[in-house]
Amino acid sequence: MKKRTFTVCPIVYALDIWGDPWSLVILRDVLIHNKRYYREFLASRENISTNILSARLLSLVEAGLLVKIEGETNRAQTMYRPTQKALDLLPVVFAIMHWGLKYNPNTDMGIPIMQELRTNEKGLAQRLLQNFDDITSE
Amino acid sequence: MKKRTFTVCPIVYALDIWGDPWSLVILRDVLIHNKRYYREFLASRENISTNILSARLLSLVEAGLLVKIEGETNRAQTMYRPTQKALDLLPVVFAIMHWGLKYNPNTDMGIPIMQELRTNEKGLAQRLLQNFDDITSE
DNA sequence: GTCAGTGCTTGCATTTTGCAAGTACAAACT
DNA sequence: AGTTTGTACTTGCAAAATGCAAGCACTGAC
Repeated sequence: MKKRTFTVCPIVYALDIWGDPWSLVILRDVLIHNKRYYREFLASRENISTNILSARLLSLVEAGLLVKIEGETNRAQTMYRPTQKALDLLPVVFAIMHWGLKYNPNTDMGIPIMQELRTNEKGLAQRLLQNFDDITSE
Repeated sequence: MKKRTFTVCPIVYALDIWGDPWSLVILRDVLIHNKRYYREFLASRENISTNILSARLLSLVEAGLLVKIEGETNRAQTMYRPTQKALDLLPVVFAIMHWGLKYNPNTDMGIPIMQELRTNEKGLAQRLLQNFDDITSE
């Protein structure tokens, strides 16, 4: 889909920003697993390749979902952190997880968050958002 | 992303099924706007091209989200209807719409459902699901 | 019998993805 | 001091997906 800067549909707007097959994986890692470094995203089970990772990180920064925080001397300190716009995707991520939990027979219920999503979604959301107190307070 | 038949992550499972830029547009039309005919999907504002539409419809049928109901004599009677698996995506679609509503300044609030999504989401869901009583009752 | 409408398929240029390799730089080791 | 290791990328290229235009087979209407 070629990007439309103007769409009257909220769904198409959303898809234009993170509707490719990789952006949500990165956002999952940021929001749920509190990842922040390039090397951490690379280490995910999904084996994203380096060129796609850097392209997606750039487009998410441009879309205002992530902020790139560069280290003073060392590139290894560069971090990617979510904006409020990304934090507001948490309900979307949760809804998708509920659906996937219902229909994916291979879901690893050993992943920490899975049980809690079902039993205590609100508490889970609160705890995850605490990782970003600096963002939400500003 | 090449399809993984085995993924332990519910989000990746979901993305493998409808994580391309078009499937959710079709599902939006089915679930929200109660569309069912090829010509109706083609008529959407997003101008999906015919080859992509038929490819997506096929993959959604294969994934068990849609059912293709062919007419007896006339192809123009062919319908695509959602399964329960697709109906269960309604919360995902709603969550995405909430997010898009918040951040897309060009959202057309004249689209019937938009107001109601904010003021009476539960009632809206119930009403939309009534379009599929035949599916949910079986 | 022609014609418009419908549900597709086909061809082909353009774009995106996937994989492997390479580069530049900082810190750690020898 | 010099080499190795780790990290954050970029580059090159083949393969796949998308976008657009055209064509095709069939049906019902005029």
